[in-house]
Amino acid sequence: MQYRTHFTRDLDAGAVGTNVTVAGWVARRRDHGGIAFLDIRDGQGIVQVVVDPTQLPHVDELRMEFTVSVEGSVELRPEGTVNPELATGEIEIRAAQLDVLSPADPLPFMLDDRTDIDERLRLEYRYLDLRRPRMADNLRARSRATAAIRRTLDDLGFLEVETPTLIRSTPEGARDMLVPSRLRPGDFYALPQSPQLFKQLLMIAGVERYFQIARCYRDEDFRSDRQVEFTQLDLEGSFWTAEDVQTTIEATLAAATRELRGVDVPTPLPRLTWREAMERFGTDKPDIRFGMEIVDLSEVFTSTEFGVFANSLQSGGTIRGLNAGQRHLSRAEADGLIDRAKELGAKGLVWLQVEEDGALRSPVAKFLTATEESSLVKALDAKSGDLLLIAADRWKTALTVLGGLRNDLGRPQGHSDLAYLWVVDFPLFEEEDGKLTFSHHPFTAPTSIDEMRSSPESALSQAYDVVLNGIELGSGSIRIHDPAVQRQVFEILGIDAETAERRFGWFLDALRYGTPPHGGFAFGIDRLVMVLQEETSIREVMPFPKTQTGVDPLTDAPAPVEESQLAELGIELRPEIKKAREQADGGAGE
RNA sequence: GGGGGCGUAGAACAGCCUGGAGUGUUCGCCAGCCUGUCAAGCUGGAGGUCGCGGGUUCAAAUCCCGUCGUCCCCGCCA
Repeated sequence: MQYRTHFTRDLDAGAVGTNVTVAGWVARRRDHGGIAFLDIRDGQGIVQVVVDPTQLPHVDELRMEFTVSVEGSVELRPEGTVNPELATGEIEIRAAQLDVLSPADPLPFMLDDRTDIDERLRLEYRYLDLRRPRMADNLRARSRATAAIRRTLDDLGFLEVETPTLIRSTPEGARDMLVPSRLRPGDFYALPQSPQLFKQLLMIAGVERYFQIARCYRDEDFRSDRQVEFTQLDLEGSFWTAEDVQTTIEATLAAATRELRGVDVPTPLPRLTWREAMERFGTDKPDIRFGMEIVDLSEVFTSTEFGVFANSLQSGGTIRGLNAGQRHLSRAEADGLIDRAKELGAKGLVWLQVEEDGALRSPVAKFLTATEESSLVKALDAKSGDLLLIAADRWKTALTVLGGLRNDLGRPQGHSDLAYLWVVDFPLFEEEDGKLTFSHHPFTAPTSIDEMRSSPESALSQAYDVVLNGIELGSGSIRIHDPAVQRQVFEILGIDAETAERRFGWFLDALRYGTPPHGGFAFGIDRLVMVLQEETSIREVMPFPKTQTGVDPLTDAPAPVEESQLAELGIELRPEIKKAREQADGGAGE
């Protein structure tokens, strides 16, 4: 016998009169006694099968998600019974033979998209969850997106190269996932946070144009857009300027967008400098689908009597505001906004409601002069019914707080519109507890080496991020190809020569053998597909994601290993861990 | 590490504020009926450790404390 001659999606009016065999799952059974209908779902779609129970009595044994193979003739549906919702809705298969290939237990949850099932349960039965139309569509979309990206890069002459995933740990940046070595007990590999240094080595190796759809690992806490393991499009080119990198990335983003959305992304994408992004949107990953831009109000309040504002200005801070638009704030909502502002790092938040007569209602209204009020209204272009928010603080804090509130209040739901942009001219270093750390990664080239030497705090880097609808897709840069400059960066970062030699000596050596100027980029495939598929979590576009605590409910990983496995690796659990685990086991009462 | 939401039948929920018998809705499951449905329909039925532990009370799904799980956020994520 033959399980299948056709996929369901290939059946239409043109197939009427032919004999076909389809195979798939019973999505629905509608049994009318004298006639029964089956919706048969395969990897591509659904087709209706009509069964005469007098000829095929075992149709009443069928339940949801049985796998079956059905042979029969394709017929046009009788007039008035066409289903326009279904791609194959014009036709149906009149069953001549019906084979049950495999039965199915009653399902833990329904496989339609009509209710939100608890995510833990979905993950425990992910193999069923992935049968749901939306998830199956997400899987296919992801595959099509990566295929489009591969085609684009292949056409541009890129080489797809795999780099190792058991590598040396570099204790910078995110926490490394570690893998103990059996052959050298006490030593550890790390899983890569990105193929960064290997792709730079490939440039030194003369590969010139490299890409990889690379699995990366960062052992930090989970979010709706963050998993410990995730996938990036990673690429690098030699003899490249920033423009070359950006053009290539734009081509891959446009290809994926066209594939999944059927729309052309206008390129080149808009570019904002980091400073402008911060000043106008209060974040380095602005969502420019809406306005509500931040305004500098320092001028308005230069001689204010209001203590909070005056203090902020005196201590070198700033006063920024935004017009949150037509919005009536209840007492509870006002408290909520203030709490949120504090969560974002503010000491407080000033709100003002523009009343119908133009007067300002606010807890601080009594501290403001008429001149200040009118300047404020003018600066924020405030109209009757508008809600105004003001933060007075250090530059970065004030902007970050307003940027966060702007997103909370104005951000469009979903991702029906797409707004890509570049953020460029990032600072090379940022200050943290009075110490300089790299704001990108330590292999990023400064815009000017002289500037880096003379005033590192304000030096710019040749790094750039690409942002989509306020989500950071990824970042790249022109790299340092001069070992002397690379050493100098380490020095500015407070990594002494000896430490740099120990950690990165092998890389500094490599730079000495004719390194081409080079640069590259990496962006998150999961995040891109999430947005293009209008999902709000990357878990929806990952086949087997983990929960927020890093657990896979399907396989119950992570899990303990045998004592003998640990012994082979020269590893012993710390006594307090061992004790806690034994107590937990005892408490389970097994 | 911190803040918040949620946890009630196989699934999704309501009930909790204001304590009084495991009460209810939709889907699924089981049995029967049914010849044009497509979330088929009709009739009947089964199914519950109200996450877990403790406390308050004559009485707890409901109030309090703790704990576990999960989701969202802050920190963290070069």
